[in-house]
Amino acid sequence: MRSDAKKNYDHVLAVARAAVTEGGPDVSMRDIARQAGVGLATLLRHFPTREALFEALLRASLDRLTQRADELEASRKPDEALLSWLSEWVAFALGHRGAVAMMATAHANPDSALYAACAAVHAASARLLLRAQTDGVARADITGDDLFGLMCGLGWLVDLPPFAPRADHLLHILASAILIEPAAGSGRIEATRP
Amino acid sequence: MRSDAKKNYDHVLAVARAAVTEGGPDVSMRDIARQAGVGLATLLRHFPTREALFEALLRASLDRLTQRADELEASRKPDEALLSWLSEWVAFALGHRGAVAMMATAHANPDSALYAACAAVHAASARLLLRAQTDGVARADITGDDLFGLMCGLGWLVDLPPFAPRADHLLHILASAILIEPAAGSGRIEATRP
DNA sequence: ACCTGAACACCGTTCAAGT
DNA sequence: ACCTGAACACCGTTCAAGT
Repeated sequence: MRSDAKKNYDHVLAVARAAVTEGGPDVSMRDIARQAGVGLATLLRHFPTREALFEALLRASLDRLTQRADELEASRKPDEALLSWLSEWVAFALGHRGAVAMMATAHANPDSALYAACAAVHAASARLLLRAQTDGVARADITGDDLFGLMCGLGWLVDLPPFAPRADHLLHILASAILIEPAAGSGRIEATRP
Repeated sequence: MRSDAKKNYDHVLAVARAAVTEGGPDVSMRDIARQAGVGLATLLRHFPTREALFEALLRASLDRLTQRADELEASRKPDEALLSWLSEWVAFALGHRGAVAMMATAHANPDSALYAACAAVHAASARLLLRAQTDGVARADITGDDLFGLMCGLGWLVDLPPFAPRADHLLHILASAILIEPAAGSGRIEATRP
């Protein structure tokens, strides 16, 4: 990319971020182009779809998020790590309106610009889940897909203003479905032997 | 309403149902009007918004759904009733693409045509939840709003094709967060006495 | 009463033409 | 290489004019 184009790109992206923050995830591409003082066709050449634009807007946050999964895995007990991971996810959802809904639809579509990011979040979730399951502190009958789905459902929900205040509580309710309460079998009794 | 207008209304509604089933919840109102052989302005006079159209399309199903809550309350044990209610809700979500998402946004907006329907589902949910809580088989720290929210999150999720096949399993995972497992305290031991 | 065509202000897509 | 205006086919809203 030429340096003047790069500068243009950065400017457009900054304006887009402000426009999305201000007007919500459905601001028209035309509006963004207008606010950036650039032709609509130019905006669409940089970001052919809304998803491509969001991918660029979310990249840094998503990188930080998935990196956080590594840190949690290295520094925390399996159950604590998984719980904190869910908490980080909810914080991400609350901080980026519309992002979760977009990711939920993108995760099954390899052509989406957000596909790779979804796969990374999915993989991180599955890894933390498997670790907790191996340790016996998470339900064994939940798959990585299930967890990713539940995370999307929760993230989408708390994205709705009426439910945002209950985000933390709803997160703990969901966590209680995934994590096995220590009270139930802390003595490591084999559950169902015939 | 004049009888010819009534006939027109019914015809438009039938065509709209087919169009939504065929083309998804975002079919253009123009398309529906075209398929019904009626002016766009006429369609919009009957249904000023997409929500008004959906309210008419969903009314029978929603009535059946909330009525089902009464039946469950009368015929089943509190925990079974609540679990079955969640199951009915998921079936509703799977049967009416886009409905849950619309209801989730409508439930906090008294001006929405779907507001009353949302309130009815919310009330039914809260009633079944309270009954289960009183009986000690549901977590006490969940509110009716929480339950309605979780139901919306789950309903929205299973509306996405990749997650639909796991609907029943996801439902049971969520239920395990709400219902108290009999194994944990079937002997009615007071949980935390200092 | 009930319906409608048409004008309106929008949207994202596409491409030939400019620098 | 990079940008752009303009044409295009769409959308929902609105209203004066028809039966």
